[in-house]
Amino acid sequence: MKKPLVHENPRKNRVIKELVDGKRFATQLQTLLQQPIADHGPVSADELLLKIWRSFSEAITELNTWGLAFQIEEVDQADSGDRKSKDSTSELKKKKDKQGGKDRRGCYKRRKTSGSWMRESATVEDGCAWRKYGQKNILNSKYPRCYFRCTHKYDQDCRATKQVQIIQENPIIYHTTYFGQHACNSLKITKHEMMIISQSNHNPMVEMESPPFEIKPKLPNSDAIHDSTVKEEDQESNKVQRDDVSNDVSSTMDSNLWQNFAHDSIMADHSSYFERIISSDMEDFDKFSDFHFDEATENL
DNA sequence: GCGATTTGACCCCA
DNA sequence: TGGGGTCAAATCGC
Repeated sequence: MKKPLVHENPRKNRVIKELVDGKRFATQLQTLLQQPIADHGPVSADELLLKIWRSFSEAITELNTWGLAFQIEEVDQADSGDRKSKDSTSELKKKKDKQGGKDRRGCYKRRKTSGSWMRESATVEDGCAWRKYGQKNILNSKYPRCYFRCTHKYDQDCRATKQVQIIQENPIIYHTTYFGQHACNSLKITKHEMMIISQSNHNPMVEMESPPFEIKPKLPNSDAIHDSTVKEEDQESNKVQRDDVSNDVSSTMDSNLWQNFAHDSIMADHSSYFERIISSDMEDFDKFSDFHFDEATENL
């Protein structure tokens, strides 16, 4: 089977470019670190690290989007047969409702871990508008897992979802797993905010931020126990944050989360954080097993 | 009234 | 077979 030329796919070119850039920045960083600090030029190690982060995250995001496109294509093909599938759009939802009275709840294809990426931080806030659609107690886990989908799932056919679970208390750490790529415009972050993020010295692992939702253990009469005052305050404060972010629509970050990753990682543990994300995303490379980087980079 | 959250039901798949 | 992901009716809050 004839291998397609690299130049035929702009998305592939973009991935290659980001990876090549990342490699170049990593080489620069290596050179920089081998020199005495006094000999360091105008570019700092932190800046280079941020650039490396950006390049790899952009590449990962691109691959995720790409992988999702493959998945959608596969599902579409499956739908042409008698395979059951979920419908995301309201149009299809209405169509589904007309098909007999049988309850279709729980009728879905279990997602694969590939195409996902993880984040561990003291905050669950990521600038996106999420809507909680479920919560489950997980076996051998002290805390329940919360399920979120993008608020714009139906109006903009955005398939991004995330799962949030507390993995540690004191300090509280949320483990967030993201699935799919935002197809909506829910994330708005300004360049100014980016500068603040990248230049910030405060540690998010120390700064405790109230979540925009409440992870509560499933207890009998939990409604009676529930402190609504606290929740409302949390919701209000988070509403303000979201409003602040969404007020400026001049700069839309479509391929987004790298800022959060870079921010958290620089403030926390660089290498382990990178490994965590890469370990989940490397599975995507299986889809591109026929991809030859040496051959591709020669064509750049 | 509308959007968000809660929670039991449902079913896929490891 | 049962854990886990999603749906959707009921409920809540503004």
